[in-house]
Amino acid sequence: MARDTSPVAEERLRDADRSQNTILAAARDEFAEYGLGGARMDRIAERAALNKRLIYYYFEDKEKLFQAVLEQAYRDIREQENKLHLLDLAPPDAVRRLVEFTWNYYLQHPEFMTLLNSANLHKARHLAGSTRARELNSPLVDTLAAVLERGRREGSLRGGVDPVQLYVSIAGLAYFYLSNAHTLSAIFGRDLMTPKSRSERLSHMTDVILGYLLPA
Amino acid sequence: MARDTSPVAEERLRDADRSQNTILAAARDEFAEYGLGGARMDRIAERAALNKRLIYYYFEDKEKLFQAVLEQAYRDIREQENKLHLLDLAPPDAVRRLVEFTWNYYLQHPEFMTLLNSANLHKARHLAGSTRARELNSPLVDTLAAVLERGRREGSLRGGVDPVQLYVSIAGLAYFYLSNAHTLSAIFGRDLMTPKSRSERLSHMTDVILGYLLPA
Amino acid sequence: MARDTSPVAEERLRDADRSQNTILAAARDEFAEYGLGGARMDRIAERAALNKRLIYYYFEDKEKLFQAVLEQAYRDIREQENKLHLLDLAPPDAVRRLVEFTWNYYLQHPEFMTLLNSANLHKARHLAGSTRARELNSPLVDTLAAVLERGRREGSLRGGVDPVQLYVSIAGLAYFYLSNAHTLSAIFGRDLMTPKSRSERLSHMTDVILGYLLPA
Amino acid sequence: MARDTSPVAEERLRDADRSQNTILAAARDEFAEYGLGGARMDRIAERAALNKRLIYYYFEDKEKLFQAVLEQAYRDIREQENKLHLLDLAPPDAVRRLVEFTWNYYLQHPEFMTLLNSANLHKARHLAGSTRARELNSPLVDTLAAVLERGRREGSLRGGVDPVQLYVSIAGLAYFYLSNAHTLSAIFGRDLMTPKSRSERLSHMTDVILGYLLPA
DNA sequence: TATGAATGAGAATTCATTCAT
DNA sequence: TATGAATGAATTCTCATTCAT
Repeated sequence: MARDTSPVAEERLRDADRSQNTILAAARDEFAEYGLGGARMDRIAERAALNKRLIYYYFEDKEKLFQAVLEQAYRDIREQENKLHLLDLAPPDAVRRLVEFTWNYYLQHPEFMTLLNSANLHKARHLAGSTRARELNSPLVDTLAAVLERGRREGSLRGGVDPVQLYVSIAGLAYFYLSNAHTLSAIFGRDLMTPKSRSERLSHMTDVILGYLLPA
Repeated sequence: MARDTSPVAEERLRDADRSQNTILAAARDEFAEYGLGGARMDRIAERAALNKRLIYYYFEDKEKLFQAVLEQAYRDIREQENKLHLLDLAPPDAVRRLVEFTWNYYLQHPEFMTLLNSANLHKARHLAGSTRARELNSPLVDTLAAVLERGRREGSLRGGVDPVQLYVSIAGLAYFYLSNAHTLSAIFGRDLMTPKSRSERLSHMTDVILGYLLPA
Repeated sequence: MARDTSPVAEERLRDADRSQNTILAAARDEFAEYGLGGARMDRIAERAALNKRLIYYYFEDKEKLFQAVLEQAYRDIREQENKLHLLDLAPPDAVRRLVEFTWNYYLQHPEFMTLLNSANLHKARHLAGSTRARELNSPLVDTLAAVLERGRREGSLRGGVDPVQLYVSIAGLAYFYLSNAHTLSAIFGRDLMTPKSRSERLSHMTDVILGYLLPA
Repeated sequence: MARDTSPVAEERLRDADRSQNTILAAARDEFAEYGLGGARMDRIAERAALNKRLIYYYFEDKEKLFQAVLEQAYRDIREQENKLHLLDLAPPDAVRRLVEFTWNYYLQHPEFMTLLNSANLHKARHLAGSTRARELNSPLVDTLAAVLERGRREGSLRGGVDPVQLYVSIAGLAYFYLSNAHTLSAIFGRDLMTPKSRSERLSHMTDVILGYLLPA
């Protein structure tokens, strides 16, 4: 049957889309707050102010909904990364911008970390089923590779650095601190989430990465 | 009731201890595999080959059992850390040893990362109720502080480094890679857990930390 | 509204008829496969490649749809029975033809048996509501009565046989074997649906009925 | 762990057994009344006056419960069949007794027919998983074979009769009438379940089978 | 100390049916 | 006539927890 594109049909389509997006956002918040296991379909429906049945209508089951949320999360971060234009900057500045971006993204999107945790608890099988996940990442690693190569040629950055390793390291420096802020605050007996603490962490991270990358 | 110290009673006590430890180990494995939300009391009893009711007898409920597991995990890692004797080494070597230890500990105790994730998902309230958690950490940070201070004095390490930040950074470099190995492998399209990959990661981590710490 | 008989309206009517028949056929298959309780309105719509709402438009609800399917099934078998022309044959041949027809009809219309089962599970209330059901049967029983009477008079068939009982017996001999073929095959450890088995069954059935009916 | 056989433990075991049997009986009635698809776990628990959870504790899920009910039904009928002692009778009398027994058993155990219908609707997969089903049947068919053989030798019964076919025929004559009594009563416009009707049916069945089997 | 039986509160999922257009 | 979106009421099944001994 041909897709009806009359104005009326379009509005219905838009409603359908809107509903799906509402569900997706509600699910993202719920999964972020409680993890995959702790999330409740009832609460997601409530958050979305939509009938629970509709979730199943659009997303089949909890697992598939989680996968959809995860894919959306990746799409979101990739979209932001694509706005960085790292190649417009001098290599050391590009790295600094990437560190800052990573830190700020995690800070503003704590749900991303929780989703990642849940996904890994389940051995990333939600990505395995998703063909899009891989494509979504490569751009930044490629860009980073170009930045590193240019820095090496110019002498502004040390050579022999694997962009994947570097990317993982930058992420790890931010992620561990933020993801485990509660535990670490308890253990070290100091609140790691005060503005001052957070600013210090960003400085430290930048120091570590650039301390490593800048030539002696 | 006065504590009975007859041989028979003692043996019974030893049985009790053994049961508790069996439960704790079973629970640790279960929580590690499924997270706090996904863990099943039934399965824990099955893993322990003990009656479910006994778990409640010793640990009251699932939350308290998780807390007990968490505390045990901290005790275990602290015990290992205490064997490091970082002060016997030259500061750069002490740092290198700490990096290696951290990496290997996470590698051999993947359950530690999962437990940490669960704890943080629940905002570390399992630590808040535990008086022992804080004490359990300080030793290493204090030791690291001493190492850094000595390195600064000797000129073998840069000055102005916060030992807490450094500790968190070392942990983060290992943790993010290992905890998210599944997702990252999927995203980058390469298996990050082959022996070669793992060895490269440890080299990279050491390079980053020492590249940052060694004076220019 | 007066019945519109313009060509356009007629075509629409034919469409409507076609849709109803499509739904009826889809529903028959679904009910046959899963029974009344197990049938799914969704699947019926899918089988019919028509919108689910349309089913309700034409048939009101699931129960009424089932009743419609049942009535159609009776109409179908009666239509076939009416082609038998049993009165054109010698009484023993007429009986033999009826046995063969019954066997073949059930064999070719297994859905008829499942529908009958469902109907009886629900105490035939779907027939109670149907005024047409009774009329639909009588012809054959009347014919059979005539055949028996003529056979008795001619001496070719034993007398004193109730045509209803005979009709039920012929049906029962075929029905039980075919309807329970799965269970019986499992129980007796031999496949009752091979061509050979089926042919043997028809012979046996004929032997039983004619062995009973033919005068000593 | 060794099975505790102290009186106390035995009582507990007996309680467990009693609960299972109560559930089984409740489930049998429910499945008989509504079929597998229409049966409700809630209602079964209510009928058994036991907690719904307990059904799952003992029988895992609805399907397995149905299978257990089915096996029990077979055990029950086989137990009765074993009391027939057909070999103590003259062959024609043995056959007559079998016809009467079959008729009366179905009459008194209408649930057996409904269970059989459900099982066949699901293509007997509940039997496929049951190793015991086949064994449970053979005795009677073997006995019937012996009866037929003796009758042939004595000249009291015709030869060349397959005992499986005969067994199926006897069952079919009773089953179709009783299982479809509602529909048939509606169709023929006469109540087939009055005492008189039932008695006539048994006579007819016996006439058919013996009319077929007795030598000319 | 140890255990099998039992339970109530929920949780995911299903289903027939209706709405709005 | 036809349809995609939406819903409320079940329904199966799960889970931490308690009982009784």
